[in-house]
Amino acid sequence: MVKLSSALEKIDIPRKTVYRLSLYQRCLQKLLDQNVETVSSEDLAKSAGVKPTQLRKDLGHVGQFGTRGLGYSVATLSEAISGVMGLTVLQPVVMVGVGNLGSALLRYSGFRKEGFEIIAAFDADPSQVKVAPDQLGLPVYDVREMGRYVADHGVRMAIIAVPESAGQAVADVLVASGVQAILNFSPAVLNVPDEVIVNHVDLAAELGSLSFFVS
Amino acid sequence: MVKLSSALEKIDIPRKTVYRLSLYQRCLQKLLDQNVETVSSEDLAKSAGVKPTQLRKDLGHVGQFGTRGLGYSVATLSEAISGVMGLTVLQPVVMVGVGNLGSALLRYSGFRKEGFEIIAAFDADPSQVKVAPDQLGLPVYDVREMGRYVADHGVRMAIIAVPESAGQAVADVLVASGVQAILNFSPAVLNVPDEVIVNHVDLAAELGSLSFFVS
DNA sequence: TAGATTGTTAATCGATTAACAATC
DNA sequence: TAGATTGTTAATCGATTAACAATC
Repeated sequence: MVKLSSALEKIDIPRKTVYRLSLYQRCLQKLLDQNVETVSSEDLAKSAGVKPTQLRKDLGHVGQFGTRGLGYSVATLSEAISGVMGLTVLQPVVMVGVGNLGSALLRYSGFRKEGFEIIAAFDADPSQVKVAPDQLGLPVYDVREMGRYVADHGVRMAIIAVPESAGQAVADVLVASGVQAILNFSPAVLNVPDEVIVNHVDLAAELGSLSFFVS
Repeated sequence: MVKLSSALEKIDIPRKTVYRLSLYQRCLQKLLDQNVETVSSEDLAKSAGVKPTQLRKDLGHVGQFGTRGLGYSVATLSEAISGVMGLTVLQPVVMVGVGNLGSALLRYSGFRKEGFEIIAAFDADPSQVKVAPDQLGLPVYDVREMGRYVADHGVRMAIIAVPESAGQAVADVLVASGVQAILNFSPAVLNVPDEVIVNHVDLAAELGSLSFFVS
């Protein structure tokens, strides 16, 4: 019997566990493609780069999906994680900032594979965007239209790839228009209400901190 | 009196502290540009997006730089952090993979500002690279030349932006050639010796994990 | 049944925060 | 001296790991 935490009851799962769940999900997808039917916590953990005991603890936050002595059904576990993560429906996302990084991310196929569709992009100066619209495969609007667009389309997730100076203002508009989760590639520290989640990917700091460990 | 841990004695600082030190360093740089001479832990912490008490704890791992009642000298603290982080010399870095993401990162100015210089790029098929060499400002070599180049030039840091299938093989060559720290943008989980440090930026997982928090 | 592997509790480890004495 | 702010210890919190009973 599979026990699933009800979608209605507010489940709180540690942020790090949530992050790893999406790693597990990707590994399971690969196993599905290879027609593997069953996997043990040991094997799945290894392919995700974690300890088996951590994997089992993580899954414990979500429910019970395994069979003792056998392991996990790849299909069942994958569906369960997708369900909890809200990955069962294609999630619309907007991209803000279409410079170097923004346009590279627009062409990155990994997001779509994960179940996301970037439906529109915004820039402070769309006429300056160097990549042809048909190359990007979506329209680039003036950032002044962003608030309305996001509200009208019920968009709840956004990716920010603007210069530091513009980060906070962009975030303010997104939040005011209903965005609940932001992936922030700008160096700006974003101040948002508690109920809004920000994942900050600080490229310069990631590289900078590596320097400590060399030589 | 400023006390600095000797460069010879092996200091071990938690990885998260090291990461935040590079945030502080960037904030201090901005203060320097504004000719601010002194800053309190409260103000510096706020601009880095952490609690003052955490900032002071982090600095405590490195030495004593403040003046009670007054705060920190921006110049002194900045130099101290640069010293500990090894940011006083321009650090040469190689980029592996010049696709969408790789070429965007090559044009990203944030790395250079932080004290890094990307001195060469490698790709499995340099003839396929879409961006003109003079636009990138550096040569793109065949990946088969990577090992020799890295060893010859004493390169100790690398950025990996290749497809998942190539990630591990690339890492193996880098490590064998003397690379000690890797910033990995490929989805691959890299197996490297303990003395090599990997920062993994998993774009799809960052976005994927946000999905849990919406609606 | 015997072997394998989960689910979960307890123990450990590390990181964050609060509090405050030291001291400019 | 009085006010401010650091440096550091102790308390709290959360996350990881080990261990093992439950059970297929």
